[in-house]
Amino acid sequence: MTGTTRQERAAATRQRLLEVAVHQFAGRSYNDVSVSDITERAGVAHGVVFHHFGNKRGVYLAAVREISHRLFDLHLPDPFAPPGEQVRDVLRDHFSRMAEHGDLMVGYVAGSLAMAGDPEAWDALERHRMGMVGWTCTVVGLDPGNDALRLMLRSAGDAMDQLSLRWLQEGRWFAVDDLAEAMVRMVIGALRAAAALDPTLDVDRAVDLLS
Amino acid sequence: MTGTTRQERAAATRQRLLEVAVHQFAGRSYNDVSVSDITERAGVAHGVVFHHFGNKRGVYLAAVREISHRLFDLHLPDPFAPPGEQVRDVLRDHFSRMAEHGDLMVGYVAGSLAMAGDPEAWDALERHRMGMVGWTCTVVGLDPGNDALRLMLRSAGDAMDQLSLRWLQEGRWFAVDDLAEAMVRMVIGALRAAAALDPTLDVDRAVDLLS
Amino acid sequence: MTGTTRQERAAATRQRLLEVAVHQFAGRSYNDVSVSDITERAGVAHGVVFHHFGNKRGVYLAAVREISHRLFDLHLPDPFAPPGEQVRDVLRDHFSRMAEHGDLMVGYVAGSLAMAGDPEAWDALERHRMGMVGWTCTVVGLDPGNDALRLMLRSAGDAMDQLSLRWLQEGRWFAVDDLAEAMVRMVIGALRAAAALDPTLDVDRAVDLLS
Amino acid sequence: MTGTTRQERAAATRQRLLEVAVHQFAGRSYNDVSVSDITERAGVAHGVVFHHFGNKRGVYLAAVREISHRLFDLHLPDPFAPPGEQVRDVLRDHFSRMAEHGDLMVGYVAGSLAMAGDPEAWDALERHRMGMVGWTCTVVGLDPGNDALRLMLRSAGDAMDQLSLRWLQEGRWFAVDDLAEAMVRMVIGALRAAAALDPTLDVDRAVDLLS
DNA sequence: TATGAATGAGGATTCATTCAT
DNA sequence: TATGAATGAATCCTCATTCAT
Repeated sequence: MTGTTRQERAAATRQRLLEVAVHQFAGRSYNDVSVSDITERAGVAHGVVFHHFGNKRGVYLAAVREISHRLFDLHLPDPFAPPGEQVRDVLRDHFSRMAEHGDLMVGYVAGSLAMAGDPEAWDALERHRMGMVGWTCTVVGLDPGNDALRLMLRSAGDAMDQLSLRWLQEGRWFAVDDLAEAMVRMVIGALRAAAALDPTLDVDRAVDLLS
Repeated sequence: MTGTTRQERAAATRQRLLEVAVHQFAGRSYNDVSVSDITERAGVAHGVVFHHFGNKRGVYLAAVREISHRLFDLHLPDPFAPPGEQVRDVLRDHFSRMAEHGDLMVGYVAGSLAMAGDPEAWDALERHRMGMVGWTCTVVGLDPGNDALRLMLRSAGDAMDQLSLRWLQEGRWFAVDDLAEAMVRMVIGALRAAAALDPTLDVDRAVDLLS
Repeated sequence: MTGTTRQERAAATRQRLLEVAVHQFAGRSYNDVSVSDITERAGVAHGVVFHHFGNKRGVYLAAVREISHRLFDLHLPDPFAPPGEQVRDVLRDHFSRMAEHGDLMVGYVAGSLAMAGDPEAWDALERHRMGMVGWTCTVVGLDPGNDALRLMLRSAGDAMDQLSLRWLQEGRWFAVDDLAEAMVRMVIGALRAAAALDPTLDVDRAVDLLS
Repeated sequence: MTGTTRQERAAATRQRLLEVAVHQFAGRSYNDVSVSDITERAGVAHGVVFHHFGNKRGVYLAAVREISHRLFDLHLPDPFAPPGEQVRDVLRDHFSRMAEHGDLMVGYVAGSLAMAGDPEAWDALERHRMGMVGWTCTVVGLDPGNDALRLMLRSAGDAMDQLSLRWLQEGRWFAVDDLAEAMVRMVIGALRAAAALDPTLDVDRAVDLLS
């Protein structure tokens, strides 16, 4: 009983620390967040971070993974819907999630989340984004291994992230559906761009599916 | 003569510091670069930075302005050329400059250049990017004051920046001309996206000018 | 028990720092005492000061308050004794305390204790002195709100402080009782002086009480 | 001609520095005044101080001597006037001078002028004050070598200095003549106090001369 | 598990002083 | 004489990390 209780309490402490860390690291860069910032806000002793996460980098990585999870975990749409609808569904989900977790987006777009020069942090973030690129290729019937395609779609992803942030910061003037539709146009632009880079690439059918 | 020599040497020292600072701040964020990093690499005493720039923020701002200058000073193309050609000219110039100053791009894209929470630093960088947005609108005959248009073109600019960085990091597989052509497609995508956001916006003629 | 021990040791460390700080700041001005001066003499790490007092000003204020406490906490004499005896009692107590804590007097008289331009430090010191002025007025039946009276008695207090210091520095040639008696004469001089400044003031009865 | 001109210009520079130094050191302690504070206000190059005064301590000492001179140079009254009148004359002169050079008094009373731990600075100030003590003894027919007398009169001098400062800071409510008269009462108190310390001392005649 | 006292390296900044011109 | 660039020691402060309790 008491053993279970102790474990539960420990887990709760860890969770509380993680929650605070997520919001701290989302707003400021690695060096600008101190261990004390986290422990004080979590209402625990300074040393607890080192118990649960080993060192500062430990909380940081856990926080980045959590942020990545909350922001970018791929929403899988109905696989039997038409491709254009699936893409729109994913994009709508993205902007909806931004509206919910906008504060977490700041650090990601500002680049400060991967600022510790930390490959693991970068991985945690980038993996999700490249996953979306690959999924998009697949759903519109293009080769996810094509370099030009990946390059341009990834850049379109960056554009979407920055767009999300500006949208949030400037008062969400536009509706989520309209933003998703706008992003479809950007994706089409990216496909055409990829075709400009790689003459062997035929994107006409994919564009048709999205239009 | 002698007086000139002294001033010249002082200016040279300042320039050496600035050059080091430019490369330091381009690669790591404000807090990750120490004053000693700069002075040691420049081979001068610790205090010189404060003599020439007042404080760390001083060198930082000078470095950011210099980086902004080298990366983004708007290349003004032949105003009598057709709009599509002018845009392509500007884009080619951009990628050429990236090839030359790619190392400086890292910090900008990573967001670390404006990471001091410094409005002045942000201004130095953002002013140039928004300038390019406005110029693009004008050259294709659209209203630079339209919100949807500015939002999407600015996002396309972000896409280009990230694209530039990935292009450099992954070995410059593509030719500058092709990248410029690809970006034209992205810009077209951005125009169509803006039209999706704002139904009052007619971008058909602008798209024709770019195609 | 164990918890108590830890707290006790921490308190002991803090006390050791404070004790060193008291003697450092009593002898030299704020800027002339470095944090290292204190920590080295206390045999602790540099950071401990900041742990216990926040910053240098923190130790400084704590030290000034402690000095003020040791030097000037008003000794309250028997309120049923005759006024002249009460005053003499307080004065004797003052000189006795000087004999005990003379080293702390140096900084106070030299003015260096309130030299940080710190209103709080000044308050900690001045409050006690003005308290003694008010008490004196009351005990001899004069209005503690009279400006001329306060001005001259406060000046007499300054004279006493400087007198204390010179007495200590020149070898304590005189007995505490005699010094107290001498100061009574100075106080009488101050009362007469106040009457010279303010013709509405009648100090004859007060002088009688002190003679 | 040019030689003379150069010397004159040098002297003028030195004088300008001294003037600035006087006001800087009068208001803040040694360590709080930087060489740059002085040179910038004087509108000369940083190095000039070291030309004219050798080092910072040099300007400081020159400034203290100048301040001492302006504040305390003994005003010699009519030696044939009655003693009481001579003393009043000197006291009036003191308060008049305070009204004129009050800003210089701040540092002296605060003790910051002698704060460099500098015996020479202390001497420059103390010599004048003790001179006044000796003169007072002489003019009222007492032995300037008597320890108790010197001690108490010197303390009365301190009282006067603090009184001067408070008078200036609180708006000069009282007339110079009244202050002088008040100080005469304090001096009488000091004489009586000295007699309390030293039973061999007879101050009755001196008190009569002052009353 | 949790606490928080203690450590000490590292960083920005100030400033007296030197010296070549 | 005068300049001001350059030096580097000294200072305050922050903070990740350790560890005894």
